Amino acid sequence: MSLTPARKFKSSRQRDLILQILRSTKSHPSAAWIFEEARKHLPSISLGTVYRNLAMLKEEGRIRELSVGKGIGLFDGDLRNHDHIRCLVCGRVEDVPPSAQSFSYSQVEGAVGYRVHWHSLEYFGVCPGCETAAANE
Amino acid sequence: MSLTPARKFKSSRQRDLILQILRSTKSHPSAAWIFEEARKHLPSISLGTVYRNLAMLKEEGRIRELSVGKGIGLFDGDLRNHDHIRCLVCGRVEDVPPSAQSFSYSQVEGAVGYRVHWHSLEYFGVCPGCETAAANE
DNA sequence: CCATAAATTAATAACGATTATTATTTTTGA
DNA sequence: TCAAAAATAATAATCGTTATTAATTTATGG
Repeated sequence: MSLTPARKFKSSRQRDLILQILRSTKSHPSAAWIFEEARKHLPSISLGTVYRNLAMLKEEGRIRELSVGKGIGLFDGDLRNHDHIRCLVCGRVEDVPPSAQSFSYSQVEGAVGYRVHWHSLEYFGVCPGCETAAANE
Repeated sequence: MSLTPARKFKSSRQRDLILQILRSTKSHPSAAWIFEEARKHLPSISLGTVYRNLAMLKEEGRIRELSVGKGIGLFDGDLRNHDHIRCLVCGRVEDVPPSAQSFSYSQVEGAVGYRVHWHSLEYFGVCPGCETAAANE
């Protein structure tokens, strides 16, 4: 998954906390949200530290960053194979069970000449709450 | 594809030019690149105008914005169904013929309760050029 | 256990992409 | 042709993220 050889990081209280926060939510939080959560336990933590540690955790493969949409970065502590869906109205992101179909990387490799490492499948739609809200307008 | 009723836009030389530029390239350019191209024909055009018109064209469904990665916005004048692959080394984005498999929206709708409008499938890998460069290190 | 070197931190400045503002110009249609 | 509405260029402002730096924390080897 990583293209560069693994670096070894010195552990820190801050990084442990960030990982714990990410693992304890089913949501897909932004750096800002994680920062707010982290301050509750470590009031002196700074936002830059959150960003830096998220990048490190990602590099280690202990978390993932969503590739949904082009907006702000969202992170995911769940490493199990799954897809995502984003609500076009409120922006909420939720997990989708992985599609049953197998993606033929070799077929794509044949078509475009790239070596394929992974893929990302995302759905866009309207969540139940926003659907209801739209109906009651 | 759009959730709000269609707005009617007043036409403009600038918007026509931007659409023409997007349709005449197979690449997936950024607003900044389109801006540079546009100045060649309309030296007084401003970057804000490019951004605004890209948003309008997108709203009209005449262009698409890629959902690949979280970085800068990339646009696509090709409305035909296709997927994308991004090079993890150089960032280049290329078209991939659409996967043969049919995605079961109703299955996803059943699983998460959303109404699904569309999906996006992206591959990540290493392009031939970067693969060769890595081999010669 | 202590000393040293190296990595990490908090604070904050800087950055880059995008959006908002506003006075002026262009387009539309009666 | 004329007035109203929308689009433009120029530029300021915003926002998410990254870079800088002096101080602190962590790893380790004696």
